[in-house]
Amino acid sequence: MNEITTCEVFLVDEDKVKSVERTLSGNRHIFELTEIFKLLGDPTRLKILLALKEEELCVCDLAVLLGVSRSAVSHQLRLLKATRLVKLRREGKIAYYSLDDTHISELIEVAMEHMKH
Amino acid sequence: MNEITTCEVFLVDEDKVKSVERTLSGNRHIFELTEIFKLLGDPTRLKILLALKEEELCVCDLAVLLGVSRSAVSHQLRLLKATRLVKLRREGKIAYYSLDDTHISELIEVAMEHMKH
DNA sequence: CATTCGATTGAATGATTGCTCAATCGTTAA
DNA sequence: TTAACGATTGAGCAATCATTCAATCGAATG
Repeated sequence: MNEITTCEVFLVDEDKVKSVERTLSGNRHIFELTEIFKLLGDPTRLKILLALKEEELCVCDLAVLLGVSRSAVSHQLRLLKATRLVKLRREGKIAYYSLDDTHISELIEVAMEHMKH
Repeated sequence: MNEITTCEVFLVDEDKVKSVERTLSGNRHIFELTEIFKLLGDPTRLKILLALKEEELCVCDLAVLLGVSRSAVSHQLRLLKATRLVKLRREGKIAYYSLDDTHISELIEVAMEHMKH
């Protein structure tokens, strides 16, 4: 039977909790997943990713496009590069950025589609 | 021709920027999307959603499950409820929470699947 | 009615975050 | 070698955030 006791120490429904606990602990990807979602959860970064989904662009173009400073863009690109969402191609002084992760592109697309309803 | 001039005022590649600008501005959902991603971008909230994906649970069970205080869970549930990701069913003193958005569930699943590679 | 208990709420706090500013790096051109 | 310029970096700052603590609410129970 499921004990209905004090919440401080025991559980309201032990069976349900045990069951969910198993599936939760089986998921070693939770933390990585939140890191990805966190990156997508900022307008500047999401716009950068959406832009790079269309075209390979340099820092300067991205800055103009988003209406923020080049420094701000560079800082965010550093984060995106660190998690391999974005890659870099240097041509002289100019650094051209592009998407380095097709999954992210699809993920954004799925989310976009879902959010329309 | 695409003018290559000073980045301060002009653009490196005007055509590309104009093109991307159109697709970006056509996307009125960017801000809403970042709000969703922001919610998914926290371990506590993501675990709550994953747990509720399995079972309807009360605040107390969730708190035990995640190893955080009931207050912390309640605060996060308030955010999730405000954006209609989660819904509430009251039974006496106990508040049972469950997912209120099938899209989110699918989205997390897609992300999970993708992140495994 | 008073007590109990799960849930909620608001204030406070410490941590994180996104940006700006200024300095610097690295490459190209004079 | 210098100057110019796109990009990067680190410090600093204001804003946001997640959590805790304490107080309170509301339903059930004695």
